[in-house]
Amino acid sequence: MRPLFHPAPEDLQTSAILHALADPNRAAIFANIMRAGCVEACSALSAVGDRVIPKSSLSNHFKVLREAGLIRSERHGVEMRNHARWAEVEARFPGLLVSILNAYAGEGPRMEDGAAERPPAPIPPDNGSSV
Amino acid sequence: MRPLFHPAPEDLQTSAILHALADPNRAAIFANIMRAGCVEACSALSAVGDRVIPKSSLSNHFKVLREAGLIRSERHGVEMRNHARWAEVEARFPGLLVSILNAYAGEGPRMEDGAAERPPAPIPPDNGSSV
DNA sequence: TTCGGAAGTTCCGAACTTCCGAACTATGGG
DNA sequence: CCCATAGTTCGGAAGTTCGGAACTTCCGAA
Repeated sequence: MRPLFHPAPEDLQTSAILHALADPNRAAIFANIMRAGCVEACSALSAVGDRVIPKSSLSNHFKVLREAGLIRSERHGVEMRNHARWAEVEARFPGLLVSILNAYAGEGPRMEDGAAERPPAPIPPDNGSSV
Repeated sequence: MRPLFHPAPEDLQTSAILHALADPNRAAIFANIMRAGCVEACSALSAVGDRVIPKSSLSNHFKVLREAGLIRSERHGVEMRNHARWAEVEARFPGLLVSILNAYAGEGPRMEDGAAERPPAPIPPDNGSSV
């Protein structure tokens, strides 16, 4: 399998980040990873609300998040460990992630009516997800 | 021509806003409207950098921005007057627009290498663009 | 070592979206 | 009325996304 590509912090692009987070499924996945700081296994997130996301779509969602620079994924045995690259993105685009996640959290049960059933996470954890 | 559709403030959706602004051309158009508060004529914005955007594409970009609730368009004679709906969006999603525009402005001459040739507008004008 | 299962990726066709030229529709002026 | 101007709609080509089936990789058990 091709080694995973992660953009350098200075290569982060606003348009890629917005595009990645413009999909409610991906935003929900990312919000989960932010909340947890690190999530093991893509399949841990294979449902948004009550809708099951097929493996291939999930794999693609993770790829989009990864290539936008929002998460860092590393193989750990048979599964994937995904970290939010919160600190790096925040350093380059201050306030961007917080306001986007807040916007989704504050928008009511609309986000594919599933991502708002769990408690909103307005302020992300500041655990050092950088590196 | 069909009367123009504008979503109500409570119908604004984060995903639609992010999708609208994920396109660098549209983001540049929107940044211009924000900077000016109000822009007359779509064709006033028909070039981003040195690239000319065809009329039909422009019309579509304006439609996407309008239907995301980012701008309000009204016919004024033969041309269109476009206002940023800054106050309404800000009221519902505080900080969102500012951090997105800041992200683009701070990203260097990359945004289709044209939108950064003019001075960045980190903080939007607070002229009452609501209504 | 070999088998089997679990986790992800790749492939590829169907469905959807975006782009842009050409034709069309409003609006105002002469 | 006719023309010019400013935008919109149509429609086809090109590109993107979605998801099922098949494939790869890794690990534990026999």
